[in-house]
Amino acid sequence: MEKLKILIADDHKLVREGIKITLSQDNSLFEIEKLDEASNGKEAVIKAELFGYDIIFMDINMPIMDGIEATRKIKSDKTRENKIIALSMHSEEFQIKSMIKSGASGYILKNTESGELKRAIKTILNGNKYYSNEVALKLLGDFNEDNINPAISSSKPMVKIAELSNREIQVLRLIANEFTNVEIAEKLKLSRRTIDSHRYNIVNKLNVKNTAGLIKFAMNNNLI
Amino acid sequence: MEKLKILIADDHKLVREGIKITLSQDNSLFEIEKLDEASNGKEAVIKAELFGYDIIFMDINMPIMDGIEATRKIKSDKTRENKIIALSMHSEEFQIKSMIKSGASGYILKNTESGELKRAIKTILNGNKYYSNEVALKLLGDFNEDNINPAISSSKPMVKIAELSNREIQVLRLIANEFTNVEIAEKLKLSRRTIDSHRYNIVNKLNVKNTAGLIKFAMNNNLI
DNA sequence: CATAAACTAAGTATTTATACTTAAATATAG
DNA sequence: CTATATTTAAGTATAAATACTTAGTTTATG
Repeated sequence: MEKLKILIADDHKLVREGIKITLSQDNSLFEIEKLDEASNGKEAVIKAELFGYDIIFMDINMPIMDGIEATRKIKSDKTRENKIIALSMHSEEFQIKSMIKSGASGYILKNTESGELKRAIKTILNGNKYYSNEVALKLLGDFNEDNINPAISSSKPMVKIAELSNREIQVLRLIANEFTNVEIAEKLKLSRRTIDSHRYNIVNKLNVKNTAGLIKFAMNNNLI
Repeated sequence: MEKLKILIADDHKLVREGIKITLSQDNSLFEIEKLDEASNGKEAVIKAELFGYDIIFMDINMPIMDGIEATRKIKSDKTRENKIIALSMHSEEFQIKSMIKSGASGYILKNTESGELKRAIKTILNGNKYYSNEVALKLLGDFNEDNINPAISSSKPMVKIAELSNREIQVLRLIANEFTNVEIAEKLKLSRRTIDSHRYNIVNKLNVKNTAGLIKFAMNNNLI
């Protein structure tokens, strides 16, 4: 029987408690040697560096340092295993993608069945990836209205995940902070026209109509 | 020793588990006779009608029926006690206000200490209201930069909770749906200038700078 | 039924965003 | 080292939002 060291990183105590009770409910699949907690990304990074874990449950939205950055930091330490399972309330494409890019081995939703947590752990310890059903569906691409014609849609890539460049994300963040293009230009020491262009490109890439759509995307994908 | 019937309404199983374990950890303050769960507002309403509870923990953001509506429905049944404690991730003025208006006896945040859950129950069973610290601060009004001069600020009301009229909320929702003022005017069969006015008033009431701020408010307060 | 609050809408001016193109300078990856 | 993507930025127009005021009309509420 494997003995696991597990870290739960989530800023909500109730969620941590929920995971703890769920994990300890039956120990037929594995035994828990150590069960630590962190209430933000930074704490998780420090504990992972200090102790190392077999599995880290990582919430995405956390204060001080979010789960994406924390995951990147933890995975950059190649001397340790530290398998990371992302935990999220929602199944937003952008977040899923960011977490996987950062090195997460799994992505499960918080409304998961208790059995799923353990199945995820097992799967990942065996070197595989684990995604909640809904998450997997998102990864496989949405079949939306535009994809009715199979002749056309089949030639296009199925995965339609918004790809914003770093600069674009930076600009979007500033837009979400209620700055005008002029103000953003000043902040970044760029021409206002450059910000105009970025903004135009972002609107197109995200396929939204205006600022409202921009902010909704930013919030849904935790850019704010 | 009191024997309590408790209902936990939250769409996230892990949160429900967290509350359950927290409540059952020590039973020096009260005993739990019955502990039910609901995964959305509608389920909570039905169970409350059928069984009646001493305390209902009510999440605000839930599918099918949100916590605000569920609270209103449950409280409209005067034949039962059904004390409701709102549970929320965030301390947004608008949500707090809505829940209190709907009849909630308390409002606690999900990152609460385990002891707080029980203190809240005790306080409420004694006929009082219970608010998490952060929530209470919001209710007392923010002391922001504008309130530095006490001579001026003391003459103003302390409670600065955003008050939007029904029409304003309707317009805000349409703005959040990426409609322009012209389109909103058409939809509501009003003059574009009227929507201009509403929009201007909303921006002022919410004390935001522009559309970005509008959308952030709308999302934070679950208007979308 | 009076009074406040909400809703309506226009005036007037300015700023900001959107629409789309073109294109040069950098940077990145195979 | 070269093809590709990113970043920068301008031209040219138009549409939309913001800033504030004033004011008539409904609608609630005591």
